[in-house]
Amino acid sequence: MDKPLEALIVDSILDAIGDQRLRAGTKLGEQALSEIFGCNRLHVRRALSMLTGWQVVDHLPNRGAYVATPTPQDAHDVFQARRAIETTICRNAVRQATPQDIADLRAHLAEEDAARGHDNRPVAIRLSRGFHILLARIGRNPVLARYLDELTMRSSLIIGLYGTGHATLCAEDEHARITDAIEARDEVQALALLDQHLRHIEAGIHFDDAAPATGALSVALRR
Amino acid sequence: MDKPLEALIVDSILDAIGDQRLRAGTKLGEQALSEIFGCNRLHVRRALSMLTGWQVVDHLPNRGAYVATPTPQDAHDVFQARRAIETTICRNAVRQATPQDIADLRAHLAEEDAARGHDNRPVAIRLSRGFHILLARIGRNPVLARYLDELTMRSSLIIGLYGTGHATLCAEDEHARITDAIEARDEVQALALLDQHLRHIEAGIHFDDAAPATGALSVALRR
DNA sequence: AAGAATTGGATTGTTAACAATCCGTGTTAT
DNA sequence: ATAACACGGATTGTTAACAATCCAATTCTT
Repeated sequence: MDKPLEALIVDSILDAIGDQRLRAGTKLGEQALSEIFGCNRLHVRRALSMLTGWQVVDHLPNRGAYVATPTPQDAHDVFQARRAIETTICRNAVRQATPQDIADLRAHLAEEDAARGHDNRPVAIRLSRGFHILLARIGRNPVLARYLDELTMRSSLIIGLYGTGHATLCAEDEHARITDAIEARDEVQALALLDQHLRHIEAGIHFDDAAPATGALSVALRR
Repeated sequence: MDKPLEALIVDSILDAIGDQRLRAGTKLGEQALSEIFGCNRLHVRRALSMLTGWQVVDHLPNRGAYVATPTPQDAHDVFQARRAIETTICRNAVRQATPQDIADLRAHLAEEDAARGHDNRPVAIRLSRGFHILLARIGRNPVLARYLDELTMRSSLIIGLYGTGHATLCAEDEHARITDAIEARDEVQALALLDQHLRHIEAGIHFDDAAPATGALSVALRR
């Protein structure tokens, strides 16, 4: 149990980014993190290095690490990459989904529904992203799944920065209709709905108002 | 000029992998590398950490770093990911290629031709990979280009491991025909040729004979 | 002689102290 | 009063020594 120390830091920060608790631009001080996680500063340093590999942390020499601030160009590239990758993932899912996979998707949709019903926005955000991750797992291509992990993280940063109000969540009925198409093995329909869905998300961002970073690190990383 | 120290190590090893000078499974000892690059062991350590982020180095705790050895499953996933990503890259290229871009592609094809003419296999391997990288640059999506960098690296490892004889190089006329289609702005044709091309490469690997790692580290990293 | 334990050397992992850089504050000069 | 400058505290980067682990060769036992 001595290995996953820095992996825990990485996962914790990734979760916080994916859930939009950590916003673009917040400073990730080494000392602060080592106190939060009760560990050596070198472990923090390695974790931050891994996170820069994920493209979600920028490392400015002698000035520290900051949660990455995607540019409008980044946003466009990320969403185009998502369409490219999730299309293939979805095709895999249509062809390979087992009854258990479909059941998992239905259960996930129910959770999403419940979170919305309770107006639980933080959980709704997490589950909204989780649908795409679950789809990737069903697609059974770890390489693509890994890239999608990274791209959804960056999407969270983008939406947190440029997203406007109601557009910060995936429309749930779109998730449901994609699930229907997968269950019906309707590949063309599933791919079309997914592409449409991703374009809807992208349409919900506007580069005029970029909300600045704020908030305390320690509370953003509380679980 | 103090920054790119570990970046130099990373690039040097990546180049060696991309050129198939470094084969899957070779050990990357920290001391050996720090002597080769004349630097601190910690810099080597960080470089190796970045390379594991690229999925081209496996890090076994307390046992050191090794050039990754892709499994047959990895091979399938990597090539499927390449088809997904390069399709979008190629579509971008068809739509956005400038006359200068076309000229660059033609110049590259000429280089490839020359290398084959001189039976210069190492250079031919590098250029063969370079065509795909050049295409990605023309596609003007750095996110996808970054992923393709990684995937072509892993492809080099796969082909070095499982590739059979003549199949270890891209067929050059396929590169030329793809270039023709791009110049003619024939999107359908370009995408079809590229997909075909990638399937040809994948068809050239056979999992029966996996050549083991061998050779001295220092000579593989000579530039 | 074959296999299991052991020891030595080499390699990796960690720690703590030290050096360099940056940022904000306060001072001084124009 | 404003702007340039200088200082002090804080943060990041580096170094070197130390501890832990692993691997291979040797020795010991049956």
